[in-house]
Amino acid sequence: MSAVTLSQVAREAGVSLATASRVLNGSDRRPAEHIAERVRNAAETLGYVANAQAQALARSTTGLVGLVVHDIADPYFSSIAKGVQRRARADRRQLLLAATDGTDQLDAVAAFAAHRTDAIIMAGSRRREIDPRLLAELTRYQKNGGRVVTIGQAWLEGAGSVTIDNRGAGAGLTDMLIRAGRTRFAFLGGPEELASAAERRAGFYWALERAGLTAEAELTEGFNSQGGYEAARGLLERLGPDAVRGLTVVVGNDVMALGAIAGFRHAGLLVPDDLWVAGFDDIPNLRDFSPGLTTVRFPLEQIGEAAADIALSHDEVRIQHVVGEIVRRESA
Amino acid sequence: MSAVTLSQVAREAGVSLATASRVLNGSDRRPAEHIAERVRNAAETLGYVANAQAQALARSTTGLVGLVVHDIADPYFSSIAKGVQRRARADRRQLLLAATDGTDQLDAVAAFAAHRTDAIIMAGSRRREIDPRLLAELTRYQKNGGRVVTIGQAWLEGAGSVTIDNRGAGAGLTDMLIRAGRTRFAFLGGPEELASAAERRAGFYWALERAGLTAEAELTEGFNSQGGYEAARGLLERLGPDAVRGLTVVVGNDVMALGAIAGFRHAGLLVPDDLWVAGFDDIPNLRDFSPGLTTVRFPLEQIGEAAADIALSHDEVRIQHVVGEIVRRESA
DNA sequence: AATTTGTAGGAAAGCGCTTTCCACTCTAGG
DNA sequence: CCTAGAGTGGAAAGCGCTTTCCTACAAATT
Repeated sequence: MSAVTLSQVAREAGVSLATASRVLNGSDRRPAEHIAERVRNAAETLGYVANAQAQALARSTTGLVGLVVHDIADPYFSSIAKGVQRRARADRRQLLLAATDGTDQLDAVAAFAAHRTDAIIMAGSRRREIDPRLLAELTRYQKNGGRVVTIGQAWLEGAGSVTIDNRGAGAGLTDMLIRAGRTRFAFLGGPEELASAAERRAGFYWALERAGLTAEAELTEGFNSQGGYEAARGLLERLGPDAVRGLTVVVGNDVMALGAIAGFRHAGLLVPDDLWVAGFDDIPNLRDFSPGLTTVRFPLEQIGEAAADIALSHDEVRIQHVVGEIVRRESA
Repeated sequence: MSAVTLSQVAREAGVSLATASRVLNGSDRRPAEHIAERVRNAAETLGYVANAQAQALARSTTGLVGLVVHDIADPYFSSIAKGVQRRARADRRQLLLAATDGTDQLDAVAAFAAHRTDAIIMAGSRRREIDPRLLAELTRYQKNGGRVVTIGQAWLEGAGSVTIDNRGAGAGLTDMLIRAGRTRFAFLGGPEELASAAERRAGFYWALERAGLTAEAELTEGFNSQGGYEAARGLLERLGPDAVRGLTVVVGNDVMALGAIAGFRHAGLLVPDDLWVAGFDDIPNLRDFSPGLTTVRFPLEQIGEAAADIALSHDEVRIQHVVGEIVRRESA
């Protein structure tokens, strides 16, 4: 990547580097109009494109925002990413994206730190026990003036956060189902290391217990469509089709719930006729599904925007709490 | 963002800047082991994190790859993004993401050029008539040594490309449906400015014509779920429910097709009992849908990977062609 | 007319690295 | 024993900008 430099522009315009910089790349000092125009013309003719790397070095700020997600193809994360992106663009920031599959968050954060992103947004639900090296890396990053925002839980000291009321959602959803007269429950969840998975599950059990009920089964699989499918098949295998009939199955998230419904369907069980299923998140593509999935809505894009907003604001670090809203559809 | 610098590390280790650089940031010259270790220890103690901006400036290469999409929350694009990301990470490149809503691709490209990304991948289907300023910007970018890869069609001179056989897919799918005995067709498409939308439509008509058939209706709406829904309602309004019954509706892409099916369902028409519907892409969340959507599969993640591969390879610019594979499910 | 202000553009230092030379030591060959 | 050659670490010149001073000059003040 070679390109026209600012000093070439300055020479062409017959002015100094300083003046050219002031004209082209924003400064509180505005050179006289007839000079400014000469510079602008020169830049135009030569096809000048400012070098953001050099600017970053000189200004010691990059205008970059880093976003760490598990899986960008998962609608949960891509919706958040959309929100983050929108907010970032409003501030003319660029988005550095890392999809980690949950494993190498550390690498991603290190790379972002190296690129001196102004902020890092961690959207992946944290694992139950956070990798101490991750923690150290992020802490160092913060010490150097970087801002970090976590989505889901506020698990990092000094970081901003958009916290999601997973426990309340689990409890609220379950409660609603109980009040709807359901008594026989099962839970299909994601890996316990994922805090969000664990919290939704905890809320589920809390509501059940309060009502004096117990779950007839619980299965844990991957937090994705495939996992939901397998969990459904596993449930059928464990309890048998007859016991599954009449059950209300709460599933850790929508993607998984959709997979589960498919699993039940392939086994000949229909939702909601044979059993009820409910999920979490209200991912955008839900509206096309039939049966409509009963779920707890979290405004994903807005959550992304809020996270970016905290990341980019110059005020104190904020923590914003998001409570889900139960959306009742046909599936339950 | 302030942080420990290389010269601090060098001083701490009692060596020169040059040596410290050679030890820490990869060079063909490897200083003696006992020196190297001193440097590594110093870096460790001080918590050194290389400044990628400064490295980029000195090396005149950034290790950044830019990806431009319309809408990152659309499974089509997020799947591609996933592939690109995976390939980029394998090369330890970072991904700069821009979601443009199709409007300000120019801004995105300019920003990428400013950040001196090593390559730019344009995943948004190009508009029918390309903005000449976009063309100019990309051409300049290429002239400066940047590599660009387009996904969909090869619409830029000198750029690599992963071309998608949209026309063939449209024709092949329609052909298959005709051979299945269907005779009454309609087309629900996306905006004609989108090349992929236009090409799929062209393929559809070509196959129809060859069979001596004509379409009973065609509607154009947004290339998303909402658009599909509205197109379906529009079709019903235009032809009336009775005429829609027995129709085979080919829809511009899966997302839109899903929306259309929902639209028909809300009007009391069931797929495939009342009418058939088919789409394009085979987006990942399709497997959970019922009825299973008949579609033309394009391996989205692989397309993303291939694009990144072309972008990062040092060989000549490649153009890779992808042909869809018809996937027949219940919906048609 | 003499002085102070205010404003303009320019010189140059510096941001944190990489890399080219350069001076030097050590080994091997004559 | 001397010298060419191979390899080492270090000095310093950039990479392309921003920004702090500095100087020059015009306008405003007495």
